[in-house]
Amino acid sequence: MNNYQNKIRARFAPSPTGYLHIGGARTALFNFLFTKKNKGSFILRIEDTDLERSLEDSAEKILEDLKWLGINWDEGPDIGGDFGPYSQTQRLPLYHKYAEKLLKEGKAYYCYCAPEELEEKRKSALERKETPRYDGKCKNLTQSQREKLILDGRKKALRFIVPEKDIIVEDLIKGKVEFKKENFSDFIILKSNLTPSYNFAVTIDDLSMRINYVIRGDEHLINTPRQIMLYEALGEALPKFAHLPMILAADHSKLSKRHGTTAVGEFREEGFLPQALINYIALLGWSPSGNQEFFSQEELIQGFSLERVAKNSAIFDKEKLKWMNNFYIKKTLPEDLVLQIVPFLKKSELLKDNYDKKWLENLVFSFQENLNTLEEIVELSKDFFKEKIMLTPEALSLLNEEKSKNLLKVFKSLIQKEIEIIESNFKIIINETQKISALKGKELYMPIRAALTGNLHGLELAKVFSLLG
RNA sequence: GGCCCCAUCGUCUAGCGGCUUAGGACGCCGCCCUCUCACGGCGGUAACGGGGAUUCGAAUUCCCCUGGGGCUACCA
Repeated sequence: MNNYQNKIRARFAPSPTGYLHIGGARTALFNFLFTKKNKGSFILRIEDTDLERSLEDSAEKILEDLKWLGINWDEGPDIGGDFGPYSQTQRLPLYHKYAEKLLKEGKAYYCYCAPEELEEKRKSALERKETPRYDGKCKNLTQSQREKLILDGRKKALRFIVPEKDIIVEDLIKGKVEFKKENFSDFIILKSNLTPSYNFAVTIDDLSMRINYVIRGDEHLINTPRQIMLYEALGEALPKFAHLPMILAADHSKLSKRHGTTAVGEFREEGFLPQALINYIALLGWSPSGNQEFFSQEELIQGFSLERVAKNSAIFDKEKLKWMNNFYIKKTLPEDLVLQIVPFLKKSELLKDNYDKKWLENLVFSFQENLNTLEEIVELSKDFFKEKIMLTPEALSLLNEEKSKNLLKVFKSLIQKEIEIIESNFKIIINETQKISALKGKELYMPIRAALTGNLHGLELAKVFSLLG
């Protein structure tokens, strides 16, 4: 086995209840960057204990999205590792082993309370404006009481006995966070269906996988004291904790489906490049020491540190993402870009299977700097796929002017002579047209543009010319 | 309700007691380039939530208020 003791080990542990969203991706990224920066191991673990909520192919999709983003792991469910298995449903015996240990040492007890009964108590506590706490009803049951409950058909769950002391979380990002003992009551570690509760499973997994840095979302800070209690009860050393600020929607609420695109897969479908997405989310909560905006993965790894992670939550701004995406699209080699764009054009049914490769390259190249997303090629270029053009009212009125008609006559006669319709020849023709018609600037170009595209706006005319062929 | 976290331009953020007339980026606006739209270049707009305290000096430290967020399960 490796010398894991002195190596940093951090993990990303998504639950397969949906697709990878932007917040999860950022958590994964920071774990990844942190481990790579420190020559440690990045571990991927699937938290699928809640069978009811786990979705069939969700875990696979998450893995796929992470790979697409270029976030690779050293150990995980698909590639294995020294501390497997890497999904919780396969680790059940392990949880039972530790649960038994706690039970034997008198640090846990069976609880026979019915869920409805507990729910009732919680409600009434809330009504009395008190913090709901388990009352310890089953803590000191006698043997005969226990037997009776079992005979009644009551199911049992295992509760952990919370120690009577305050817990201080030393968070690498938030600093010292103190929790008073009054806030805790004996909590379930093994559910009546014999699966572990979240806090228990996480703790057992993290300690058995020798995770020494737990970097996760802010929403877990509140869980941390319970996990610390478990570590201590089991006599295990604590990992370091770092809680990342959350990513919120523009209305300051938790990012969710109703806020539009939030899943990594959706961004991919809209034509965002993984480099852009990575670069953008890296800057959500983390900031470099200088003014640099664009980072390669290697630069992110080199520059990353938890000290430079912000405490406050960030709001997701798609406009800035688009700007960044545009930058990466412009940086992409044209021939590579064509490959990436073909699926978008095919999906929109503009592009048939037997397309002219040269022409398509020309098209993509012409629009490259205009694209914020790959998908935008569809809207921008659709007219070039059509036989007929639609005239906008402005274009129509311009074409009806006497000047325009004369100009176009000249232009038309010239292009009929010209053999090759390529960009460089456009200049020759336009110069010639200019000489004959004695028009220049707007008066020269606009009527031609209107006649060629039916619109007064668009691509550089020389490019339009070559694309129309 | 209780507990916890957070607070600099609309947004992402720099700032870790004097270097700050608060810096950069997106957005927005203007100018230049230009046949138009973009791209690009240049410039502009815009912020330390409020109140105390500490200090010679506070965006930076402390307290209170306010605001936002999270958690409050036999969900993860």
